[in-house]
Amino acid sequence: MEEDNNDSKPESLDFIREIIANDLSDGKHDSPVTRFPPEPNGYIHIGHAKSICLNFGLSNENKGGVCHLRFDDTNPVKEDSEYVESIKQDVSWLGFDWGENLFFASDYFEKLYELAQELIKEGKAFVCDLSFDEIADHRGTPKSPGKNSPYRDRSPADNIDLFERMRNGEFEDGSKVLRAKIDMASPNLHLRDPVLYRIRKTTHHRTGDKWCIYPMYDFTHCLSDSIEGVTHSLCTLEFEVHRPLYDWVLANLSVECHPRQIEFARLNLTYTVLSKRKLLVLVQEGYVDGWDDPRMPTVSGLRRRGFTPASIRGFCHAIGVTKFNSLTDVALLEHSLRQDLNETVERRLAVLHPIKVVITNFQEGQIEELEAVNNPKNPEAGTRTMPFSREIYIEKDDFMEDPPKKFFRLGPGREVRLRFAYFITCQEVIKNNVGEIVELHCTYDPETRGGNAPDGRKVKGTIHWVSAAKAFETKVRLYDRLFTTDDPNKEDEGKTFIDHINESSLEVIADAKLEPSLSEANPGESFQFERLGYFCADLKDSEHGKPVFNRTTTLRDAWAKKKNQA
RNA sequence: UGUCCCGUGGUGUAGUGGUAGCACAGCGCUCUUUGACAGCGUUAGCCUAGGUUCAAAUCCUAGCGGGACAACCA
Repeated sequence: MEEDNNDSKPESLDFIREIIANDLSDGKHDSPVTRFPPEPNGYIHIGHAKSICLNFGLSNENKGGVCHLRFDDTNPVKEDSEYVESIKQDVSWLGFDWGENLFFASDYFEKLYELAQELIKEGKAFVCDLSFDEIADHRGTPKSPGKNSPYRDRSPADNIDLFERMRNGEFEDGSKVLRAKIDMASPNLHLRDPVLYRIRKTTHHRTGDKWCIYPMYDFTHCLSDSIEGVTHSLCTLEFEVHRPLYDWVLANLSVECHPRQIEFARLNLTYTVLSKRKLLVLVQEGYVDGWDDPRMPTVSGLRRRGFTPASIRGFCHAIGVTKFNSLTDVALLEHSLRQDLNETVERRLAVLHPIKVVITNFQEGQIEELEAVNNPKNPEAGTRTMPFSREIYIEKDDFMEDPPKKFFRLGPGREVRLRFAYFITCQEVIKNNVGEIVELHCTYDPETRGGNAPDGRKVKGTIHWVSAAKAFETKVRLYDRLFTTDDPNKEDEGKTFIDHINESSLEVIADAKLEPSLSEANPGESFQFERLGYFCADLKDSEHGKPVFNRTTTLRDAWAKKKNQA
């Protein structure tokens, strides 16, 4: 009988962790070496975060494990060091540390060149003069075999010479490539004499003009993994068909380390797109204000929106790792966010859509300081004071002239509690000459200071408020999902993702009324505006003493649901 | 008319021949100085058909469905 019977059962491992655990217990490896291998050609997004959490998570949770950050920078026409900096920032913001293990595939170019020569000498690679179109033509189709290149049988000596002259810049872009000699009849297209090197007379962001030939992904990636001693090379499902080539390259070269490639499903999220191409369209065509627009699923966008690293890590843990295509409900991400913010963030009061309330029996010009709790989840967060005055703002939605029975807020003759303040009763509704409500006249009960009635009477509703005299006015942006459909990638009836863009994904409130302490918020600082949602002082547009707030997400709202049901 | 991968509640997942579990979402209730949080309850699932077995989500076969693959991209 085990004595640990009150232990909760061990958390089950996903299939990748299971493979690694087995490799460790079998003694195949002492500790795992993984890598996150972005191409520096764009900003990383929540889908990359899944991969980052997997790869770095694996190194963190195994003794002696390491995870490399390696840039797959083999295509100079698309890449830029601007992207390497942003990716480094994002990975470390997410909470991961690559230590000394920062690498670039471009650092291996010389070694890769030597290995290519080795392949040529073995008669396993050749220089091909076919044009781009001819190569495509010779490749065949998934259902029919390809044809051999007429240059396939060049001698190793000729190939060595030609390859060197390619390197020396003697040939024009596109005039020659180096190809592996495998099998033009293979059912796997990637094995039909794949291109290994192409000529690109383009300046590389790191190697400058030193090279004019650049290795392809399939040649570079496996060898970079091997050079770095990676044990498990984790990638997304679309690379599954590349695995035979990954293994072929390593098996046909004199390298001692042969990592195991394992594929998992990439993340898909409802109400957004996660392809670099589509994200780029959103940015370039001005649908958003840049890669870090708070509506973007990029790590920089999420950061500006107010997501926390912990919430993203928690989400990545919750979704798991599998091999089947899925579409994860963004509600899961939001849940992870609220869970984190609810525990950690201080509360404040803010009125977004104000209506003025005059407390007729409160002395004119008087300001009273009331104490408010900063975080009911965390007593150590302490309290603050809020100024209370004769004129205050409350939320438009918190008043109804003709309220239904289930409406707990303010209405003519009704009494509610002002959060941390007093009970007030609505005595009079003031309208302008077109019949719009402009002001409410209420009376307060001085006995209820702090929010409790000595006579024990209860009120059903508590609403938030801000002193009109002392309000801090600033810009608040309310963000909503970027697309109106849960799967904007689905191209039904000739529609593209652009046709599903949510026209009202951004509402700007120019002068919201916030409690005064909020004027001191630091950029990046998050708060819960009670009863409204979580808000974050914008990293870019905030000025000292005048932060601009972004709504990160709303609170769950049972009343809104009830209202919609009716 | 190819090859490969994959099918568990609405969604994301667990299960490794022996009671289908968790989370999110939904619904209902309780609590509440946030209609939040929290707590409780509840709806709902093994793609189909055969086979092996005392016993199948799990093993086998076939079908059906989804996905990937024909950049000198990664």
